[in-house]
Amino acid sequence: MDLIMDDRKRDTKLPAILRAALELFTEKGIHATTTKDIARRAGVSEGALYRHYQSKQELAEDLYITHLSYFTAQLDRTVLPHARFSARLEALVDGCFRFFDEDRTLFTYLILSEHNELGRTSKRVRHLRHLVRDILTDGRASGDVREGDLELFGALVIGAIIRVAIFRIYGLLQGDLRGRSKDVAEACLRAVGK
Amino acid sequence: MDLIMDDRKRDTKLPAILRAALELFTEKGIHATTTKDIARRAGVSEGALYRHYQSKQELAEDLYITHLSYFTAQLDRTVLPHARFSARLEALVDGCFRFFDEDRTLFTYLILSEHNELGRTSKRVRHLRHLVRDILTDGRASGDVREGDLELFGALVIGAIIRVAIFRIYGLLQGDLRGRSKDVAEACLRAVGK
Amino acid sequence: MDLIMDDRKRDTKLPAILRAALELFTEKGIHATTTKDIARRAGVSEGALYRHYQSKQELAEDLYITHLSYFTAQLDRTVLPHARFSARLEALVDGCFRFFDEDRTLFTYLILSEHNELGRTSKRVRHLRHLVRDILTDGRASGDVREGDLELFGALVIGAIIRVAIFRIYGLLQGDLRGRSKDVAEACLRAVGK
Amino acid sequence: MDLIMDDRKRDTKLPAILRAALELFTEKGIHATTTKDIARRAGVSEGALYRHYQSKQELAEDLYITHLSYFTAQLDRTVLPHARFSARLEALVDGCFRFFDEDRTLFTYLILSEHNELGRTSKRVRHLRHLVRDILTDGRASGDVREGDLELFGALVIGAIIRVAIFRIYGLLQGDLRGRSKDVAEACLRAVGK
DNA sequence: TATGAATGAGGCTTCATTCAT
DNA sequence: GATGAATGAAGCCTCATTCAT
Repeated sequence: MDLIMDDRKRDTKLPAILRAALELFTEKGIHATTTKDIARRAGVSEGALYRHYQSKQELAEDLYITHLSYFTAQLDRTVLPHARFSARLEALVDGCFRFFDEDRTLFTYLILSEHNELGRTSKRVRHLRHLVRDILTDGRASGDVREGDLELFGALVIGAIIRVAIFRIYGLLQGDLRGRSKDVAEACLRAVGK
Repeated sequence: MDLIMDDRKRDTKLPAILRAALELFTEKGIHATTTKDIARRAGVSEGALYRHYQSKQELAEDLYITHLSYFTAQLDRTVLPHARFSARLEALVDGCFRFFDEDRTLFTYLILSEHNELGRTSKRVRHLRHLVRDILTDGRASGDVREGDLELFGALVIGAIIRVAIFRIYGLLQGDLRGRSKDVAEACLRAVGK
Repeated sequence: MDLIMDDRKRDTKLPAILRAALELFTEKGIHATTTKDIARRAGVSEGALYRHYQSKQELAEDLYITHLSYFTAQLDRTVLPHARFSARLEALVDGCFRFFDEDRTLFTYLILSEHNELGRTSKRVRHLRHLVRDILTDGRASGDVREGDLELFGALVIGAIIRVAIFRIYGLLQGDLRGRSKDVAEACLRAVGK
Repeated sequence: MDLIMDDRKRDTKLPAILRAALELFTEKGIHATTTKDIARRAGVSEGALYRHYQSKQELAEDLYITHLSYFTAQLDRTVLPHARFSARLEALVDGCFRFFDEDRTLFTYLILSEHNELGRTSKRVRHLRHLVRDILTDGRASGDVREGDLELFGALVIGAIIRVAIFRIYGLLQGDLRGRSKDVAEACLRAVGK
């Protein structure tokens, strides 16, 4: 997947910088990634980073906020049109897994990393978690979700998605994740559905 | 929970160092924690760290390996004596949640942190994941686990445990986790059981 | 003498760093010289050293290898064209003493310091010792060197040159050394010649 | 050769400390040798060093002054009784070389190291150089030394002795040096004698 | 005497950031 | 926009020395 870049993309080395930064932040964490690392991988001078961002931190946060917003918006559009709870659940899992298959690095940065390293700002973006909560709330209203703490159910669903992705990264699972969407969605349905 | 210390603990500032390091590594990550941070919180000089460990990295790895080994051994002893699959599942979840309630920081360091920052060595320790795999394998043999990829089921179970703990840390869930052991274990049973 | 610098010298603080390092290494030894010492004398920040060299050790080795190579090459060109043994001996001594008079610090670093502190690499450079051996071997062939162990004779010749320079540094001898070239060369000739 | 220790030697670990320190100072230089190095090689705790010396520096200086005094006194007693210049020269060279053969490490520490690292105090001890000067002055008086700067001649003689020893250490010469005393003394005689 | 944990200063090196070109 | 040398702060680690035992 191409990283988002509004229109200032032209001529610039920004794309290379963004991709390099994303990869490194994902591989080693933000703190452990140096500006020199980024510059080298992007094939740019160190100074060049500061043409686009005021600091490494800003780069990391912008990368997070911009793409997470984009991803969740897209996921909302994919999932919410479905009427039935089970269909939504499957669309959710499938949306995540397809994204993972397409750009594992970006998915890891946005969803798998816990990001204690990112500032407060980054916590104000709509997250996977919010969509799941919406789905479950609707599901409860429609009688598709069994009795029990909805927040806990949310943890189970998100835990399933995330841990499956992590297992894929560790090589404990193989192949594209999208092939597993149905299985995972079904397991979630068993866990929280009536 | 007291951090483990063989017998060399006497009169030494090692316990203070270990606890300070654990807290900081958990709060900010290994890389973002400075030796000065550790020293200050432990109330010792920076040099004191190096009487006990050769490097910050070694301290982090030793902390991980020693305590994870201890935890998994204890968990094995708690879980495996149970004969039935469902009982094992509940003992597993309960063991994790009790540990979380008792020493959230240590649980976070050992289980919740993904630890890309730890060296290869640290990957050779028996982990939660291995116990879960054993339980599922036995459960399949005894006919208690339904058809489907066992590794995937493992991801679901571990995902549930871990994500519930993370939700607790984020404040999305409240109170002691041990009160939720039954619910979580039941959800897992629904997801993977017959 | 200007320290050698290929062409990257421009606008850089490298020359100042090299001269400061050379002086300090010579005065106090490599180990006893701190990077802060070098930076202060060169009028730069400590970090600046690391733009040009990866470590203090590398700086010391590069300084040694580059300039020793240059000096011995020059000495070869000065000495070897002479046909007669006695003329070569005098050219050798004179070449060394002129170098000493011109840049005592550099001569001291290259020739007088024993440099247990330099790594193996630095031992692979052609040294004064090799030129002396060549001169003596030719002298033996031409019948100008008397019977006796050539290697031992080499030690005598080099010992004379080096110890005279050291006496000059200690103030036991005064004035330019070049005025003593003839006397020293003659003494060497008496010692090893027929 | 046993290191000197007055009478406080008894029971103590001082001998081990002195030998370890001497070896290390000679191998790596005083500055590069750490108190931990010394303690480890001596098989002693670090604190133990301070039972005998107030500082590392004092240990290094004491080692130097005590043994150099002892050595030069002994050399005086060996050399000066000889009446003739040539005999004195040979006794000098032979005394040095025998010492070298017996305890190369100590000889290196006392005579071969330039010791920029030792304080002023250490420069007040009678040194090889002074004995050589005495021999040459007498030789001039007795008409055995030819015309020329006596200090320069001193440099040549000392240069010969020292450089031969250094060549032996570097492996450029082999075997015991005492077998070379006559050759070296003769070369010196040729260089400075009538 | 001896031990070895602890200290405080300082050493080498790295880093995010700036700035002259 | 881009470069890369330079900076100042900080990071990790080592060292000589002290001190309680």
